[in-house]
Amino acid sequence: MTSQTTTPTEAAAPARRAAPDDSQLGAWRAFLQTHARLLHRLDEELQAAHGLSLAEYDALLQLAAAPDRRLRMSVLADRVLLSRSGITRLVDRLVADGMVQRYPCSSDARGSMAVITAQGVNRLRTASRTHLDGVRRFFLDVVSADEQDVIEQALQRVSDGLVGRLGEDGACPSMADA
Amino acid sequence: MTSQTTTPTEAAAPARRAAPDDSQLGAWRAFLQTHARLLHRLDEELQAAHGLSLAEYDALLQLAAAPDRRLRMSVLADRVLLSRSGITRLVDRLVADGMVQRYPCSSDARGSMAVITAQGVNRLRTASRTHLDGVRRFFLDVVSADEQDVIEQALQRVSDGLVGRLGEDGACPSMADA
DNA sequence: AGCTCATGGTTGACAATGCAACTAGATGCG
DNA sequence: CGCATCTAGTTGCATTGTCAACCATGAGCT
Repeated sequence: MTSQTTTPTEAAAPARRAAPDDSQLGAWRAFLQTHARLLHRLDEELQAAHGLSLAEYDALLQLAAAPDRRLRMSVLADRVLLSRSGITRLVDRLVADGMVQRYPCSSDARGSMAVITAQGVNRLRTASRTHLDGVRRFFLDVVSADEQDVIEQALQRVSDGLVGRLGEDGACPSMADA
Repeated sequence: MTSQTTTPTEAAAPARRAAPDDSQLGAWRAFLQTHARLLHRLDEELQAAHGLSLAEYDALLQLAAAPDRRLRMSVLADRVLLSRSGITRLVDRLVADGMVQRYPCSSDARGSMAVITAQGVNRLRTASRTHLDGVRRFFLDVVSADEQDVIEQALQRVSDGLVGRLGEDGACPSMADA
């Protein structure tokens, strides 16, 4: 198990070291499986209780947390990890449900701002009880504070490593934020 | 470490304790974000290099690992965390690509067995180099062995907690495995 | 100004997936 | 045996998301 801290020899060359052994994939498997199951469950609960998908919830959350309760479409897309077209459609749905309004952007006539409505805020608040309760029950209550620290650190490192290496894809423009 | 195996007080009543504070969600956020980014990346690489989605890869893997290199559709669905219709379609694609064959099940005329072909095994083997390499580079190399241990334990506990509580949903039948 | 090119957002075509309805075979009961 | 019911798998339809093509607008250059 603890053996590969070595990481020797090949820095740049993708000269494959031995493929990870089955026994080394425990954490990886747990990661995948847990995510799938947990997200499925949370989505289900949220959907059942409030007719909101996790993506929609997340979008509302981002908007509510943003200064002025509004965000540029592209920034929102960025935050909820959705493509531009994806966010267009998601916002379409939210608008149709009266939870968001779309404004032309004053400073850049190409852009749109998505603004969460009062109704959207309410809906979000109610939904958040369900959602956060789920997160607590299934995740926070089950993972000790120490474990959470480790998880946060380690996974954050993984995540950072990914955005750093934006090279061959360009799919995740992390550009402007304000 | 695990202080809260208790799960006390509210058996039925969702008597919410305080909603998790923003600062308590660090690990949770990292978990979500990292999963999204990493899976996106791995899928992308696998797709680019071998024209396989992660779901397809996973299915091939499950089949290859199964006794006789074959599985009942429903069992396969279970393992790759897909619905029955989802697995039907995924197998359809694999069959169309010659990586899997479908047989009627001898013991139960209703059933089908999905069997991975030699070609499928080859494809899987090649793809696995790319995939495992990605897992190694982005995850295993970045997360220390100790961290991996913690992650595996903690997340596995979360996952177990979920399947245990199959109550109100029934969406994740964890039934037969062998 | 006028051109060219990059950028923000939307739209069309399409892929993947789930749910519900359906079909065919199993299972249990009278 | 014959019927009711359950189960395995597939199919129709709706949903959600992507990519690529497409405006419209901003930005830089001449």
